[in-house]
Formats: sequence, C-alpha cells, structure tokens
Amino acid sequence: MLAMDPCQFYKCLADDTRLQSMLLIQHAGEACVCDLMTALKLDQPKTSRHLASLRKCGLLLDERRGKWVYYRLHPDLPEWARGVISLTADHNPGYYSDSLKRLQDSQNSRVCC
Amino acid sequence: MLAMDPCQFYKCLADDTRLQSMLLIQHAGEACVCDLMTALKLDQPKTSRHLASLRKCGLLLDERRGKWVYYRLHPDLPEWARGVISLTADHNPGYYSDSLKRLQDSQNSRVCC
DNA sequence: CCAACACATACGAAAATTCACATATGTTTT
DNA sequence: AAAACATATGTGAATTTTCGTATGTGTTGG
Repeated sequence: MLAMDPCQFYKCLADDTRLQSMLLIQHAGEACVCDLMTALKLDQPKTSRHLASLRKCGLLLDERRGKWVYYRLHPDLPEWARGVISLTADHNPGYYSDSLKRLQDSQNSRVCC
Repeated sequence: MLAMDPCQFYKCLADDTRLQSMLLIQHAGEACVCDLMTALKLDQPKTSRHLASLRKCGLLLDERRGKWVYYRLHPDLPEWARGVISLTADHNPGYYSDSLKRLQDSQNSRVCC
C-alpha cells in the first residue's frame, strides 16, 4: 500500500471490534476468524464483516489455509500506520488484555492449523 | 487526562474536519476558530461543533482571549496520543499542507490576537 | 456425492453521526 | 445601551455506520 489516507485509516480504527482485532493480530502475528470470534466473544458474521472491511481498506491481508482464513497485518501497511498501532498497543495493554488471553487460549487449544 | 479510551480517541480522528484541525493545531501550537474556518474553508457552526467535540473528549483545550477562542492540544493528552498525532502529521504532509498554508496566511494577516 | 465445518456476504432495520439553518451567548466598540 | 463581531448550540433532516438474520461459497472428511 503506497498510499493510505489518514482519515480512512482512523475510520478503520474507530470501532472496538476493528481496533481490538488489529491489536490482537499485531500481537499474535496472525489469527484466524474463529479464534478472533472466541477472543472477542462475537458472532461469526460480525467478526467476519469487520475483518473484511479492514482487508478492503488495506490494513489486513487474508490467506486461506484449508478451511481456515488467517489474517495478518498487510505487509505494505505504511510504517507510520504500523507505528500508530504499536503505540496504541504498547500504551493501552488493559484495552485488549482480556481478549488477548482468550485468543491465546483458543490458539493453543487448537489441534490443527 | 489520565485515561483516554483508544477507540474514543480514534473516533475523534475519524473525520476530515477533526483530523485536519488536530494536525493544524499541533503544527501551529494554537489557532482560533476563525483561522481554522478559513484554513479548512468551512462555515462557522461546522468548525465550532467539531472543535467542541474534540474539546469534550479531552483532545483540545480552549481559552478565550477577548472575542476569540483559541484551541490547543490538551496539556494532559497522553504521550501515546501525541505520538500518534505527530506520526500522522510527519508522514502525511500532503494531507494538510494546503490548509496549513491558508492557516498561516490567516494568522499572519491578522492585526490583533 | 453429501454432510459438516469455516467463512463471507446480501439485505433491510436500527443506531449513530453529520449537516444546514436558525438562534443564543459572550465580548468589544461606539 | 446598542451594534458588530466571534463563537456556541438547538433542532430536525440527511447521511453513514452498524447490526441481526438468512443465505451463499469454498473446503474437508466420510
């Protein structure tokens, strides 16, 4: 992504589901929809829809592996945008610590993937 | 501001008027409503309302000096939030360069203040 | 091929945000 | 005190975003 409109970028982060998804994925490296669903305690369509909107804006990249779809930060995400996400994560641990714990539990308890 | 909810913070930035206002004020140190109006080419109520919402969320502080009201970054704005604003400004000069030029013209041509 | 699973999307309703316009408040000047 | 100026806010309409529900698509295992 060579260009990332700042306002568009912040619209993406201006929602709890999307912001937490970004922070979780940034921390974990990658995550599949079902793990995020569990971590965020949301239903499947809602989780998927928000991830799709992050993908369409260029913040996330998806990759299908078998039945699962994994999301990670888009490799072409500008450095400043990555910096914003890191700053947010580093200075607001409490904002996503609970969901991070559930994400890790979910990822560890999985046999497959 | 001891606490600043990250999602709330990004909602504040998720609008062109508010985001540009924040970047202009960060760059200029402070600005009055009429200069921002000119810089952003917006009408008075719209400018004022967005500034008010930034003030109510704790991003800006207002100070009346005579007829004018000056806005600046809230001194208690958390460091990480300041960092986010700086990152955005530094890496997206084109996003607000035009309005910055108009702001500076407006501030310079003013006799008073 | 069929059933089960993981994920995506279409669609209309509901909720939240933004806007334009009118008007109110506070300050200075005369 | 009245007029002029700068800013704020009330109000309802318009726009955008979000949501719940149902259904569609792609993959795996039997």
